[in-house]
Amino acid sequence: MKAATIRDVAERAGVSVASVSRVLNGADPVSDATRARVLEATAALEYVPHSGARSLSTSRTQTVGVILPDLYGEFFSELIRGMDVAARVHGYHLIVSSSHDDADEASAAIRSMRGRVDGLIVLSPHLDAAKLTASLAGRLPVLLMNGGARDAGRPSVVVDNHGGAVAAVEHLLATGRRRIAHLAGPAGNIEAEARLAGYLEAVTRGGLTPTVVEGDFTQASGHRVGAILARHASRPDAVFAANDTMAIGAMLALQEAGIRCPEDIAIVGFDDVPLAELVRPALTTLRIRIVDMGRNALERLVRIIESAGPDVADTACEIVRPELVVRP
Amino acid sequence: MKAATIRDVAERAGVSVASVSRVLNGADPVSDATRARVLEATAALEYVPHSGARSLSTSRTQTVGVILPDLYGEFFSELIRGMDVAARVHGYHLIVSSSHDDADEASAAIRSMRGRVDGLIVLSPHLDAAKLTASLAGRLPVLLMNGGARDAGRPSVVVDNHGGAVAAVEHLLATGRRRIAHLAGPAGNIEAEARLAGYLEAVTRGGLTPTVVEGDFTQASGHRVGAILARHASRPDAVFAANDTMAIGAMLALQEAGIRCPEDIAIVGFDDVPLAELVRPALTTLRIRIVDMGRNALERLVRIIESAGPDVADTACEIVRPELVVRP
DNA sequence: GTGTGTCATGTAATCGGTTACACGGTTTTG
DNA sequence: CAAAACCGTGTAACCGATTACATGACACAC
Repeated sequence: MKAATIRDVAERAGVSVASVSRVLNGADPVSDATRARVLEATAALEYVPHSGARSLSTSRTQTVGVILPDLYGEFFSELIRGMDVAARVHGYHLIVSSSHDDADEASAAIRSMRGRVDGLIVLSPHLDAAKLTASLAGRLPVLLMNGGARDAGRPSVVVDNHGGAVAAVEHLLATGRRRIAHLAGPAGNIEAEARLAGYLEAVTRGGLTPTVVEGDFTQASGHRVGAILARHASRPDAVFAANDTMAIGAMLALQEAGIRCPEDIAIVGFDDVPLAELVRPALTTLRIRIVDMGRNALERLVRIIESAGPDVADTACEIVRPELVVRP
Repeated sequence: MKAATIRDVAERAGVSVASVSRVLNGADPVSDATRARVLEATAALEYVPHSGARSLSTSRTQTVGVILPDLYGEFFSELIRGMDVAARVHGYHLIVSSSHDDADEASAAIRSMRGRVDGLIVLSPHLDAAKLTASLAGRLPVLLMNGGARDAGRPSVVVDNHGGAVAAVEHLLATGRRRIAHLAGPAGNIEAEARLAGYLEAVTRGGLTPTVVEGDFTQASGHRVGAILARHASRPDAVFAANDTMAIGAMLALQEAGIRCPEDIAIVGFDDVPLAELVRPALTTLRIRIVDMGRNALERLVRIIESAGPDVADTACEIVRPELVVRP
């Protein structure tokens, strides 16, 4: 038995396909008797509209794509969670595609989604605006969240990484720390670089000499660097890590080496992932309300999609300012 | 300017739509000259096939849906990562839908995906097989991963939760522990219940009295229970937690209370999430190769989809046996 | 020269929805 | 009482791909 089509439903209900469509989509007026017959037939035949056919005639897919660099760590899964909830509320589906380490892979992913989504949310901290625009061509609504998108002329949501980093360093300075090291994210990552720049600026302004060690945003790299710092000749008295995941890795390594946190070394992270408040000592960090950010991003994209047309030319760059959370 | 269609490409290349389709889909023979002209036109017009139209004529969407109970913690994000990688390799897209706490929500999610995916992977540890099958009706290929699916007559992948729990307890017994408590998962969760049953069986067989405290799989609940155990009159000398996330929460709470792990209390988790080997002391746990499991599940579903038809009636229940990893 | 086969290509039917427009019937209005 | 407005419903065109079948060109064999 093949799947039921709208014509099968119409036949069983003794009405035309137009009426079936009207009942199922709500808009136009239908008599109660017709509605009841159609609903009965729909249920009896277990009819489900063919999304391809619908998308063909409405030129809408009710789907948005999300392009992620990766899915490691809690940050991205929290973000997707926020988007997923919002998507369901607005009647959209979410297609995710992750593990795009470089710009080429991300471009390929974007191309493969064109034609099957109504809009895209792109997080690709490696992708520069030019390259991106090239792979996007066409009028597919796109919301950028890749930190370097501030002036791409497209709607975007970016975190104030620079300001957050400055706040982190200033907090450490205010609590009397004088040898503040930075556990940086990977070179080439736009967000990591903004956090580094903020660190450098604040440290220099404070009259201190910067010390930078590079990590790659993973917990393992934080752990590695923590172990090195523990044995370091002139050990720092504070570490500002470019994200929580590395901060926690470093903290664990330092504690293993017998160094006390925060007495010997204070640590500050970035993101406020759920784990941050559960480790001991609880991690001081810059809070980004990740789930909210995901939800907002999706809702904004949906607004752009549904406003259909550049009449509401939304090209603003929304800046999310992280909030310093001092723990414990 | 509206998006280019296959007719626009055909016109620009001076060929028929059939030739364009043939060039783009590879199968049939085409002359080199035609191929070159079509490719030129495709590039010039930035043509992307309309997925809805294609899916209408091929009755394929090249998409699989994944229904998840939730997205908290590392387990599910790792699983999706594995599926995502495999999906890309096989030319499929992944639609995810999470946060389905109860059976009704999950059923609704399944219904909303019917018609827009070629197959489904359902992880829903609350859903009993009967209810599930009812909402699935129709011949949509479905792969179950909900722990209780062992005899649903549908293809499934389940973890040997019972066997894993027995192995955990036996390990603790072998290292001389005698008061072994179980930090259980939420009631009603099939996987949690299987782990509990395994614990009870092994403890009883070892001649000990069971102690069970209920958590809900979150780190916070593990932390809460850990704090209680620390103050407990007859404190256990070992805890087997139903997942790593709770195990780590409990360990942190115990350590805060000055209790040493593993000297005072040994802890064993379940899942082997990435964090498990990074906490101190590193967590002894039952390893499930989560990414591999996700990849395998997706590949198996794709095989079922592409075998098109019940000629290769795959209704086997693949059992994943977790492996005890003793750390440090 | 006719028949047969191969090959590249074009024509047109088809997939399953949505919706503009037409139509007949009832109610309101002048 | 005719005209206008309105309402529920049906008919059929349309969205953009794929693909079965038809076509025409050419080569080769008899």
